[in-house]
Amino acid sequence: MSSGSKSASLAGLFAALADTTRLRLLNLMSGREVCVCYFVEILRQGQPKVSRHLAYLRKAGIVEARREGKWMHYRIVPQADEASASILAAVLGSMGSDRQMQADLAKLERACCAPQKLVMPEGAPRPAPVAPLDVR
Amino acid sequence: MSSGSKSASLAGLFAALADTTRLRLLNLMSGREVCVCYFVEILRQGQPKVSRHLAYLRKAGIVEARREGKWMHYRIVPQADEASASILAAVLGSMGSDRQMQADLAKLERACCAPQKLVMPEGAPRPAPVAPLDVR
DNA sequence: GCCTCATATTCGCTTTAGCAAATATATTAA
DNA sequence: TTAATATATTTGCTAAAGCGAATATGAGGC
Repeated sequence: MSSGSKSASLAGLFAALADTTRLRLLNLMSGREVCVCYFVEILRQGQPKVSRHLAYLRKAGIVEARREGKWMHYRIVPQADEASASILAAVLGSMGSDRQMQADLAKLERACCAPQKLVMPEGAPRPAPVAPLDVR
Repeated sequence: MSSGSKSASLAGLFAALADTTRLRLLNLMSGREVCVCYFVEILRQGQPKVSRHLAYLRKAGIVEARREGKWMHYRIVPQADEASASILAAVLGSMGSDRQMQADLAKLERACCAPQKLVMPEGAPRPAPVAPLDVR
């Protein structure tokens, strides 16, 4: 598919991954669907900034969003292209050994299991698991 | 080693990979050491442009150069960091299914085995194999 | 209807990447 | 030393990315 050379789309994928904020967002979405409000709270970055980076990832076809009332949930899109899929899997796997990424995930766990420790809007929807990506 | 968070270095790696010209260069260097003159001839891009992209890859720690007389040979550096290594291996593996990448490699083969088909400076050194990167 | 909350987008700005053209450096040959 | 060749770097430009601040949109509640 896409006769538009594959190398160009690979380069586009890498451009989308070439930002620490976006890598942190993807790490948090690894294996689960997450509400925007958690991103803002965990990354401690301004909401417009988080939203801009999510829009970037969405335009690159790496994540997709689902609205639930006032809340937006983001999740990683299973990649149809085999090259993209294997690279994305390698990235998500590699991030597990990064201290900051681990800390982010720990905060997300705390938000799920003891929400009073993080300042969350009341009634914020909990992150929910989605199908894990293939690791080929 | 670089206490500067690992996620930052991962983002740097992706920035280096986010360009079609650089991906083509890396594809040609996959498993072998290649002289700059081949890059220029095969990519059909200006020499300063090729040189700039090689310098970018070198600064990012992805390739290294070796001088042999007038000629410069570039090769991919085995990555010490496990995350970088697995991602780079995934990238090199994925590129095999791209038509343009295949065509580039075919041109390199021709340059090795029937140099008169490509206009090469006389005496240009042939690409030589280097240890392949781990595919984990 | 209006108000509020969660999220998205726009605006003005600064920084960076990419390009072609020109120029510089390094090595070998003469 | 001078010339020629292979490669690298600088210059001047344009386009794109990133940011904070401000503003807009969309959903629910009153």
